[in-house]
Amino acid sequence: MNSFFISTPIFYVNAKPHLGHAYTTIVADTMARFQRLMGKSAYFLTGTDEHGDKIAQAAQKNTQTPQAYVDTISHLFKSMGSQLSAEPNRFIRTTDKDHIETVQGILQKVYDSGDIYFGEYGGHYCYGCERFYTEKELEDGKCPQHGVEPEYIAEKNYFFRMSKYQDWLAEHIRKNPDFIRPERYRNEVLSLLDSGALEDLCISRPKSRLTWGIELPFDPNYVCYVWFDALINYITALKWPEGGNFKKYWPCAHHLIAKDILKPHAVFWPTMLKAAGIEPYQHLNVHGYWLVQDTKMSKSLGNVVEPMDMIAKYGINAFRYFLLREMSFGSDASFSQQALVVRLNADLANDLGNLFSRTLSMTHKYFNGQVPVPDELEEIEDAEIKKLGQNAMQAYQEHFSAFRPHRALESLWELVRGLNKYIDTVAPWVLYKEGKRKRLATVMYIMLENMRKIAVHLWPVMPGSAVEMLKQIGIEFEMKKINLAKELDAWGLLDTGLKVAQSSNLFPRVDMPDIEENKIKVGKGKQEKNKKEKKAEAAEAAFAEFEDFQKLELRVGTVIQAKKHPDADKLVLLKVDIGEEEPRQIVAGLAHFFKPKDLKGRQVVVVTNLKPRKIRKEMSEGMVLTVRTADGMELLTASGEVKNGSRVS
RNA sequence: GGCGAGGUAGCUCAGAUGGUUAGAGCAUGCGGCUCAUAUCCGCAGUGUCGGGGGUUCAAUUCCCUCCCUCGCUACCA
Repeated sequence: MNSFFISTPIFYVNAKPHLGHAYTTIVADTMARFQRLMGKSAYFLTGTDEHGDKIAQAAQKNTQTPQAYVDTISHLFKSMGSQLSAEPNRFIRTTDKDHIETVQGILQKVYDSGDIYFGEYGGHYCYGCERFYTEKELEDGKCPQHGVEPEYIAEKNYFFRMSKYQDWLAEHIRKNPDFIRPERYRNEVLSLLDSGALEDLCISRPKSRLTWGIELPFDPNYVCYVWFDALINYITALKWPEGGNFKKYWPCAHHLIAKDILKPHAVFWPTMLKAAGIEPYQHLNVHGYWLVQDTKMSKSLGNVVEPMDMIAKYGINAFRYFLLREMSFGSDASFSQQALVVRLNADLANDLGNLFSRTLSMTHKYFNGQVPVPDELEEIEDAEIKKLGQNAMQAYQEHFSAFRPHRALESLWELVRGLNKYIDTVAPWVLYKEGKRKRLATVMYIMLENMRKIAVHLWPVMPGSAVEMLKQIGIEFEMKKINLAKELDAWGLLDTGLKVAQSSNLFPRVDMPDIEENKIKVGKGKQEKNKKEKKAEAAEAAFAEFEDFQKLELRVGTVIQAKKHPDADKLVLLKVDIGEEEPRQIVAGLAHFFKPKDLKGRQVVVVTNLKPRKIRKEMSEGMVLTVRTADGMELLTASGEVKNGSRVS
């Protein structure tokens, strides 16, 4: 397979770019560059996702038209890319004409094949927000934006028959162990599928509610749901169905995402492709979050890391290196300027930068600044360093191919350190004093040739630094001339006689940011305190105030009807008379312990002012108090018969 | 409640299909070199490999159980 397609998600333009976007973009760019150096043709796609409710709202808030609003934010993302030295083949926008056409093409195709149907959809709809909320999104049963209780409304919509592909997808994931990686995310998706909970996907929004979207080709009264629209960007860019790039790149596609959008990419997207008669992508690569002081970045905590500030302060090359080296791909990692400075000083300045500095300096001292002509590599340490280099480069390439950039860099640094050790072992300054010129020439050539190898390997990670490194050993970077795969066995690609730089200061050391350090120290102290405080608070919270207790309304009632929940084996449906005109319906998880007929007629204690809630499609207007025992369950009741509705106090 | 991931040196992490002294980097201490960005190299460590139990000649690695963290999820309410 000689083609490689890599995508970032298209970023949702409801907020400006942050560190997470920067990381994803850098990983994707690095992978594309790496594959190109491996001799493949690579296509790197990124862009912005611009439709949907949230965008329309954000625009309104800004008193802008949606188009003007998305133009502004999209531009921020695009310019972030160039500041990150990311060079995508295309920056796609879901408002691009060809994308709209492609989405409509897919919709029509799936519609024609019968996998889109018209049905009814009910949900909690907030008129203020003009959108549906899931129960989870609601706060105290109210819209988090407006604090208003949403109305339960039902409306007609189009649905994608996603559930139909549940088994196919599960099987596909099982058959292809690295379809989703790292493995933990694969497991997550499998458990989701195995739970059998995959429902059909509502893919339309009526224009009466939302117009900011792509119109359905088969019904002008509706626009397309934003995810269904967005995911298709990956094939729009390749000119599905007939484009040459689609044929060239499609089956070998890698998607790169952060863990928060696993479900759309691991479930919606493959099933959409399947329904449209398109082969699934090859890999979904999932990375974690950047944390700051062990918590998620958020504006309210004021711990948001601005990527542009970091670039201004430390340079894009060090920034890219740090992000790729520090985060164990797939896991969360924590970002701090301390950690960045440690990496910058230790790995880049001391190990790598100093390696260049000392070698170039010696080349000047001993050989007038020219790459000397080597003799045979006859000494044992020559063979050792060569072998070390081969192993390091091979591991580097393998790790990169498997999306483990942190491991790749770790491996390459074995060569960097190995070379520093090699110098100390062979001590060119001694050879010089002893007048062993031939040996000295060989040693210096070994150093310079290995430094060339390191530089070309680092180009995907630090393009600017790599070009500079090569320049310092007299080479102009030309991508066509480099093939990493061939570097493993090749030796002597560095021309002799090249003029090298007199000195080198690739990565100047940086002082540990004092203020920041103190802040972090204070922060850490605070955090520890916070933990203690939290514990104390928790202990305190264990005491409920009397007012808290008073908030609960506990009443005694009699079960006048009990039956099993028709659609759940753990639940029973009760009608309980608590002295009100109508008995309350209560759903309770009692089925494993009580038969309905045993419940009928019993007096129970009920929490009567709990917020009513739907459980398994049945309304529950209270909670029956019970006691779990070792092998069963007992109902709470009064010690003698009391009038229904009596309050417990 | 269920499922999954994780709990390994002060810190960040690697690793072992069970087997001689459990690893790397950073930080710490000591020594060496002088070509170099006060850099580099060597040596030294420290770890009951989350707790308890079991299988085994042998477990940190397998099994059981418990605790903690994180994620997903539910017929918790």
